[in-house]
Amino acid sequence: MAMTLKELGRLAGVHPSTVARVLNDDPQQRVSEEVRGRILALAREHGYQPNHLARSLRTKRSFVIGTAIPDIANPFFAILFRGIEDALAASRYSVILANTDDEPAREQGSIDMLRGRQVDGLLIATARREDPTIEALVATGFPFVLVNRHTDPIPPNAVVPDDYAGAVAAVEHLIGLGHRRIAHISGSDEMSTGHTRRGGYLDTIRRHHLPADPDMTVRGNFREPGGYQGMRQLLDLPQRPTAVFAVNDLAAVGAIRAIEEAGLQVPRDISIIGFNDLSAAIGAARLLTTVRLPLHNMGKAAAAHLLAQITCDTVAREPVVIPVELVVRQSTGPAPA
Amino acid sequence: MAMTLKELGRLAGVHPSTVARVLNDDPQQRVSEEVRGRILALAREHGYQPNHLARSLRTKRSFVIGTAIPDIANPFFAILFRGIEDALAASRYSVILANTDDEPAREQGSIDMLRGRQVDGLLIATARREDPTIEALVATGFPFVLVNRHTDPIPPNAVVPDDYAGAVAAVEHLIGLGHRRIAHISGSDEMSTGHTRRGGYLDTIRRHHLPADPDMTVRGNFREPGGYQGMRQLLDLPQRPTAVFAVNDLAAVGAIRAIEEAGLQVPRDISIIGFNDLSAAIGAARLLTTVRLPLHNMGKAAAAHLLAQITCDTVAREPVVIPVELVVRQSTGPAPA
DNA sequence: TCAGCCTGAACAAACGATTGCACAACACTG
DNA sequence: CAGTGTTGTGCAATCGTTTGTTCAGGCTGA
Repeated sequence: MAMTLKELGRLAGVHPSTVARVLNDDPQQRVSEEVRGRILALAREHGYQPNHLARSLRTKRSFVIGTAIPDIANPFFAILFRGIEDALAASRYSVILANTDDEPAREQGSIDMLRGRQVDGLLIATARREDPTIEALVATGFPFVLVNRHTDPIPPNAVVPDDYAGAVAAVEHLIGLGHRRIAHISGSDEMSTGHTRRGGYLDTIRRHHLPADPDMTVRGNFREPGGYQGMRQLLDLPQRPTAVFAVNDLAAVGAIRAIEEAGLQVPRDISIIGFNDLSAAIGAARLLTTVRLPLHNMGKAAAAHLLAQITCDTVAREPVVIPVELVVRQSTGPAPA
Repeated sequence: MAMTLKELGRLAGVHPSTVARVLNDDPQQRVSEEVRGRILALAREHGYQPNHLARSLRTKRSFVIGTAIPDIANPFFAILFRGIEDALAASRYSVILANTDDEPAREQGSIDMLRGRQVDGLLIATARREDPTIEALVATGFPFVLVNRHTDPIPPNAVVPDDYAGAVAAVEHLIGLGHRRIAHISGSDEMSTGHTRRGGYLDTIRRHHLPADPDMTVRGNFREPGGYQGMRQLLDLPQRPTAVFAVNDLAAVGAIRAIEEAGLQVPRDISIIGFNDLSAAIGAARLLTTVRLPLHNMGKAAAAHLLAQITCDTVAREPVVIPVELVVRQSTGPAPA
């Protein structure tokens, strides 16, 4: 059924290696025009497709990249992944995806599985700030790039958002609107995104000499219910905030739900700002003021960073930090009098 | 760096084939406990990972499935894909994904690429009712399963929603609420989902002897802007509908936006029903009455259907139709007087 | 004329794992 | 003790490509 080089050689009356040289346009060695024509015609006629497995085995390059992602059903990662796939496909790479659901054991398992499949490199979106799996991977010298989240301290092979600048911009936006009691619904401190955004929030609060009440930071989990719960806590405070910086859009949407359930209005009573700008993907975020992260581009950049490492056999010199941008919409407004 | 069978054999002082037999628990041939122990220890010590490429080349089974999907950034396909990946991973298969953006040329290209990579089968979510690419694929006898959309007439190797029953249920729900002028914002007639849902709509309208005005069906495109535009057309009609069945949730969300922009209210002035139930993924659909399609399950079922075909080397006997279920929420209500 | 040099193509050895077969050593059985 | 199994292991071919080397002929130029 499947046509092979050997079979093609038999039909053309030449040695398989000659066929290989024709089909690969081998620059070293030349083949007569006559034979070349004959082979090309036969290959076309039989719809010859080279066997990538055999080729990869021989050349030790599979042109496959492995990607570990918490959950492709999460629009954030779906868009990121789309960027990755676009960039890789343009370089004739394919990608194998593994979902880890943020469980470290599955992260380790996925990486082992992908390496067994002889991928040329790994794109990892599951890193924690302390991550034994990734430490072990570093030790092997295998090419990989961390995307979105990084281990601490940030390594050169990382492509991440400018979380700090984004958090600062978000909080300063709120301060500029006259808010003084500004709360933060954080993500997890185990992840660089959550940790760095919280750091940016705290630093900015302090720099502006605003009250840095520990109650003003509540812990969420990057997801909608976390934002909802967090906001409930904040609303229960004796003196509630007039503005909230949520670690991401999903948490912001949850917070808004809690606020509206409490009979309050956004932004009249409380201003909310998110992070990422998933307004295109999650309709509820359509009017959300947020910090836009070009997610698709971040995916492309991560893929490019990895390919550079693989094809130039060079080690990344420094991390790529993706700039972010404040997008003011309707969920933030002046502080109530 | 990478440990091989041969190297392991050298270290253990045995032939590589013996190592293979130990590591594969070869049932045919037996190995002494002593040698077995020595090999297992060495393999563990060196973290031996078999080279899947070599194995696949030899065994002609790659344990990789190829998946062609229009756009993984679309939550519909992301959830579907997650179901696929879950089912395949459980059977130790990996999956390579290709995005086609619904362009036939890329569909063909993706399938060729995936077959070149020697995938064991294909999961195709990009089928059109008339699809030369798929016709050609059928001719090769290569194992594949169509998911979500099918070619006409529906082949046995398809796993699709019960579009017809869903459409009937949606329209009958509206009729039960007293609506008589019921419109439809359709998808594309080139896709089985769009075509079948429209068919169910029309049949139900006729069966209940309601006015089957051609103006009452407008063409959308499965996406939010299509729903918006379609609804605008319907609102411009001399006699506008009191209820609309949208081909999917995204179109329904767009329709609601158009209605609200026109200063009307859902469901007081116009009832809207969608299809799929992406309420978990797209917040704007939280209160939408819709027809629930268990997307994650459909993905799992499709993967299972394909694996059955591959491992039993049997041809599918008949298509799998995934049942759907009406979910009444707040976007539908009694017909205005 | 012949050493030397192209040209075009064949040869063969990988890559790493799998697997049918061969075979030595040993243990039974009658 | 000859004949017949077992048992444990080695051997070698194979999957489909790639690629360094070899080699036969034909051509050049002194």
